[in-house]
Amino acid sequence: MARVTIQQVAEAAGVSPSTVSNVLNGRTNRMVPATKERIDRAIAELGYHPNKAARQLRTGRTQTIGLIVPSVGNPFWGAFARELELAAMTVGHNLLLCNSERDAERERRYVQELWEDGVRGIVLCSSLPTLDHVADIVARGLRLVTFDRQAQPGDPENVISVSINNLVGGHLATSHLLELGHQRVSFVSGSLASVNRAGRYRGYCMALEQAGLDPAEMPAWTGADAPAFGDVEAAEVGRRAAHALFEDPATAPTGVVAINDMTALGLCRGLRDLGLQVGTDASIVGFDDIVLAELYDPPLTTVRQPIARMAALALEEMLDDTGEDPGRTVLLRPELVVRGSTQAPRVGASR
Amino acid sequence: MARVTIQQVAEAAGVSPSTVSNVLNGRTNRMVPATKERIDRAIAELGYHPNKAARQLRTGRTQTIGLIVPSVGNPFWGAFARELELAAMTVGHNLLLCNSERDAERERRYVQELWEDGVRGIVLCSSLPTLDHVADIVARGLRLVTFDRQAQPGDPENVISVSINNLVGGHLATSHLLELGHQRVSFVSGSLASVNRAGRYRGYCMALEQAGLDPAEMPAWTGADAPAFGDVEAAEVGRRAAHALFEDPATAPTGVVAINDMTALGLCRGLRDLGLQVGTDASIVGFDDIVLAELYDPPLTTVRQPIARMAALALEEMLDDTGEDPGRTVLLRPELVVRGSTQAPRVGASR
DNA sequence: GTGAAAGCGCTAACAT
DNA sequence: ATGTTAGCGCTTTCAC
Repeated sequence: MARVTIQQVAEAAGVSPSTVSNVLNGRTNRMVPATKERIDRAIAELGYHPNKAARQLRTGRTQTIGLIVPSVGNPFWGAFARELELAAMTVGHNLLLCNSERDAERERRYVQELWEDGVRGIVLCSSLPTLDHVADIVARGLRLVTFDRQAQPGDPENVISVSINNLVGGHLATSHLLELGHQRVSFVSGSLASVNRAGRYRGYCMALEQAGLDPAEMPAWTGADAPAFGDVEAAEVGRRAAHALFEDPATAPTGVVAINDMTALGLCRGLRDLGLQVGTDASIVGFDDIVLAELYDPPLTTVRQPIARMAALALEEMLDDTGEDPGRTVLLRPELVVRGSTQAPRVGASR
Repeated sequence: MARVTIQQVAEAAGVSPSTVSNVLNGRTNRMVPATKERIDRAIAELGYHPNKAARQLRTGRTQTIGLIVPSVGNPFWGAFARELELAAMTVGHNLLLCNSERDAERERRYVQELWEDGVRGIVLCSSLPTLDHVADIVARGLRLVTFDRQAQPGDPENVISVSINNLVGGHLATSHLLELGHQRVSFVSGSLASVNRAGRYRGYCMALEQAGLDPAEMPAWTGADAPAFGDVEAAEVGRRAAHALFEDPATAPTGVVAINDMTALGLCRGLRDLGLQVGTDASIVGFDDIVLAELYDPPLTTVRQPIARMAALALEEMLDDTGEDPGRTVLLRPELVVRGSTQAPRVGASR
């Protein structure tokens, strides 16, 4: 129980604490090898481990980074959290996990608290359209990387963003359906009031326009009337959308672009409730490529986010101390993964 | 950027740091109200927040707890992490997240590191049969709660366990199949070398025996020859099992108990690869009741773990300072959720 | 009812 | 090449 201190190590090795400290911090260049060896031995024998609180108090630095996600219960965020923690571990950093539950006030409180804890930086997976709620903390020096939220006008200047190119992603998903021959499509999302969602939707509209179709005639289903859904409940959004859109065969689309895989899976489930077959009766495209997309029956066509790469990148950008390109945004290119949930529409199904 | 200290607050309020500290720590009983008010105002005006590192160095206490899961990428662990973080937040605690990837050495390193960081305690979701690798740290005073791992002979005395009753769960799943009329069943898992898995398997065997069946004739499929799978890849275990078990219709079971939902979903996928229909051609029972179980097609019959309750309990037990019942185990009762993936076997399908 | 003083364990000038 | 020293910001006896 009694923790061994640097002082005890110093005594055991017959040196001063500062020399031990030098060893601990790699300042070992002009040190007599025998001394270093004695110290190393003492450290090992006593089972000494530096006290991080003391170190942090003294240096003002930590090896801890904060991660704020909407909800780790969502497989996409779970996978991201895992990759980020893995990457952080390899460079000796810890991860403090926070679930914002898509609540601005919680998000703000977490950012504040992590900042007070002295974290090295924060990876914020925010769904919010502005960063006003954390701007003052960023101004005070917080190192912030936003994930899946391209930098916006009005954002603090030195916030780094790592994201997929949602515009391209939305376009990819939509033109895939159009190329299969779908003429009546829809875009299903919860609220569109988040940067990434808006981006995907713009990609959808752009693809329609390029095909000579009018987005106004195939608007997004945002479940505006529905209560606000949590993240894990994204699937419920999809299920409701399925009922709303497909109840009337006369107006039902033949293909749907879903805002993410959970929603897509909910859509599939809703279609099944209605006795419709995914793939043959209606095509569904997801977004993210979570593990379950491939497992589903039928396997889900989706826009893949290279999650491991993005996590590594987010960390790298956060830890980058060159001071170059403050406020930069890195957008990765998404990739369409075609599986069984999308097929050509039935003959006669499109008008 | 320049942090405001207790000293500055004291000066602003015209008192000494110790008095401010007293206010901070609620020792305000015999204090003149006017003083407290002046201090409160100073704190608010300066935007003061205590430095946690300094506080921790002084007191030796933290508000941080460690969580070690096999992988938050797995929806079950993601959901658990979320619930634990939510519960922790409500009592003012933070969560440090670690992924062991089911690796004993990593697990040990994490426990060690969290201990050195001075965490309040650790919730360990370990798959390992013994706790030998962390016993010395527990002996030095670490407050450890193991989750989903009932206390075992040889465990350190003061380790608290919170878990589902896996024996009952495995029995529940199996007798459900038997009651439907299945006579040829199987148990699909990765390695059984973990406490929870062994428990579920014993429940399976017990149910068989009670039905007059011989477990030796319907052994577990553990994919012993397969490479070790990570947690997210649990589905792959299921898929392989499907191919191995169902390739030959003459020996194929009519019902399968899967070690968890991810594996069950993989099984479903594998059956589909073989052109078999889940539910009608073969019944599958999962374990956990992750969100996707209900979304799947067909929806998965499964043994539900009351995750939110268990997370709250794990935290409560960890924070409990009455010193009563050291080394206690709390086992919650699982609940069978019957859905479409289990049906009576086809007539003639069972022999 | 409030303040003075000591020190938690560590690091980094600076001195030798 | 190593040691001395002075805190980092906070809490907590112990005086007054």
